[in-house]
Amino acid sequence: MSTDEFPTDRPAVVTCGLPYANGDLHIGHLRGYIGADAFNRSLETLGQETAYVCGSDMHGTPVAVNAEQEGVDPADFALDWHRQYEETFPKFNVDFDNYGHTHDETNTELTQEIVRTLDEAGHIYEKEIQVAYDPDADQYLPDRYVVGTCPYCGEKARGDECDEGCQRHLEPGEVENPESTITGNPAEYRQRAHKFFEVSAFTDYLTEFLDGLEGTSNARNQPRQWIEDGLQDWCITRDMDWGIDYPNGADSDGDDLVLYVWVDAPIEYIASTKQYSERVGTDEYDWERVWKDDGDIVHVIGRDIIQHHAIFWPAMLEGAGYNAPRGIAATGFITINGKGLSTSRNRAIWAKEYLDEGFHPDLLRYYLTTTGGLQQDVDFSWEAFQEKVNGELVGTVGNFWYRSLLFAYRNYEGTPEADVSEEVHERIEGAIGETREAVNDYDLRGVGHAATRLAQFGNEYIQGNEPWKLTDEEPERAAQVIRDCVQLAKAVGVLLEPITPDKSQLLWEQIGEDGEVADAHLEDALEAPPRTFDEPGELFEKIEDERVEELTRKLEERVEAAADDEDESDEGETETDDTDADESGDMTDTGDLEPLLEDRIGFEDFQELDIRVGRIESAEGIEGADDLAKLEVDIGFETRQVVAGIKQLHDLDELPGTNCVLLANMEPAELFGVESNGMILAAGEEADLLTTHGDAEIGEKIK
RNA sequence: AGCGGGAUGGGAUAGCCAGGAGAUUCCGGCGGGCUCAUAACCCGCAGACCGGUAGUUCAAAUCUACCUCCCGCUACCA
Repeated sequence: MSTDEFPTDRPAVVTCGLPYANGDLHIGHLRGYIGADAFNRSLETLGQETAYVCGSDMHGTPVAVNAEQEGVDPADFALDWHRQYEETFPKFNVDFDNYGHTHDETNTELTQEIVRTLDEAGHIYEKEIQVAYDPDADQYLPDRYVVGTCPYCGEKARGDECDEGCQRHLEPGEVENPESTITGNPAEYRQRAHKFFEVSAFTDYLTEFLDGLEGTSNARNQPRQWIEDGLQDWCITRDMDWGIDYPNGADSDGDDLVLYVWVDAPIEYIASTKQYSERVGTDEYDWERVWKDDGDIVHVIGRDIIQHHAIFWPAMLEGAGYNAPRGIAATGFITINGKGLSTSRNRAIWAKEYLDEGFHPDLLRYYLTTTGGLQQDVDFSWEAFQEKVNGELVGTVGNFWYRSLLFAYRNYEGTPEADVSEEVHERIEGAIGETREAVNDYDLRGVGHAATRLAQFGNEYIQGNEPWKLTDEEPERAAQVIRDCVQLAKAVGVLLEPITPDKSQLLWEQIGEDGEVADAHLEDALEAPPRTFDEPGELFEKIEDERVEELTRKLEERVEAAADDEDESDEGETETDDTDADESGDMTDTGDLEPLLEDRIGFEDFQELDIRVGRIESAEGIEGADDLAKLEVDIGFETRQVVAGIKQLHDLDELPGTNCVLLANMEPAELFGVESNGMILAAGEEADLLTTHGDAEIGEKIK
């Protein structure tokens, strides 16, 4: 890793996060792939030797589970998606030098080799852990093969994360009351030896690594917290068939342990590079130099997988003797009309949908790369899309291209014979400099802006010089001005190519250039265009208002339809989740109330709640906690210590002596290191404390 | 609560990392020009005490400290 500026004299590789092979691509995915593609093209334009590689992520339990539900082989299931992705990317001008998948031979071999190396270097050890096991199906239950209760919040949780409750990541063996998703039977926990990668041993290395890391600041800063909290070693094996086998050798107890999906997934970056290298020859591009020696490695990822790329991955690379990434650009998320993108609610713009609407890919590329920086969350709405396209691409860039070339064609049948003026030459050089700087700052928006502003200058220039008035009186002067404009048009084309490759190519052809604008370098923006060219056409088309209204309406209807399908979606937030509950209610009062639960329970269920009258004996705040208070509550038989979230809402000094209502047979829990043995009942956000108003005795049961 | 990311003219955004004449670009508003061009393009005007407070400095949107509010992740919503 080195930090001299792009272009360097070393080969580079750009990657983007692997698409997971179990669903349709949407605009959120595209942002990453287009961003990485535009960055890679930018590097090429700078003259950097580089490759852009990626592949489909095929393994893991979600694929296995979904495949099983459909009754197909996981490999076939994943391959279907893989092929679909492979077909989709070119349609957005996302031009991978190689696109593989994690289940192919290259990745399998390389993954096993790397794991073996880590093992031999002593970075992997074996540890016995509790793993859920289904006795009927006679198999272990990794990750999403098991559901149960979250040990932290008590909500229903999946084996690998508490998806409905506290969102916590769960390590194997943590879920309580495990149930098998295969048979629905209760699962049992069994002791089981698994492999662990000692991430913790790389703490110092990673700290230093992050200091030198380029890219977006979130990729550099967020991991520091995890390091400070202390890195946990990482369980890298799973009990299942679908995946890459743990390489035998070190220890073979004949088990079918498979590597955790997050081990082989990033290795696909290397494997895919290797495939590219093997295809074009190592003279052309040497993957080993890139990955093992001194190449410049840049990862473009979503900000949700920073941990894997800034902690686990560099630790693996270092441990296995590979080169460290130079930069990690972690992109923000996409929101739709200001709200979070949600595939289940169908609030998304799908890749296929965008294309079916007949929009040119370059428009979306331009929107996604120049609206906000790489790191920022970007909102998408059809209105904003229209504004950007009509204002910048049609009005500024397209119009300048067309008016310049058309004028040149009509009066000179091409580029007039004159030299480019000093002023224009310098202006183009300035834009080239801005572009180079933007690329080195991982600033795609800056790349786009340098080009757009040059087109803007072009419009000012042609307007200010009014060549249409000069053709008769001062023909030489007119030729001079148009010569400048054609040069500017060409320069804008070259500079904008990373973002609008197809449109730039068309421009390139319109001015009579041969070959590919993609092969042009920044300096070519100053090279004279061919003497003659044909009549130009308009390269960007306006999006009409009616079109936008229609698209917006379609989107809204879709979201509503999805909301109706899902009988109930839990979190309401500020949304108008108007299913049926609030039809009657006016916004004044019922608006904020939680909806009534539909499910009724029997008297027996109620009787299981042992609710008692208690009297608060003492109350004190818990150190470091904002809301929690430690209470001693007398419930007749005994005095209970209870933790309650009421510290800020009550004057603690006044609580002692107050009667309260306590759920006595609540499971004990530890909160903030303090044991809580019961639950005080209170209403709402304000924690309005429930109490008695008659002469109920302490300890009396409430029924 | 911790950690990240934000708070800049009506809306959306840049600048801050490498502090220096009261600040970018786009949309919108108002007025004008032009007609080569996709009713496009060009020019001008109105409009911001750069979230708050206190510091550092000759000088701060830009650095420091504290605070408020928003977003995300993580969490103590027992």
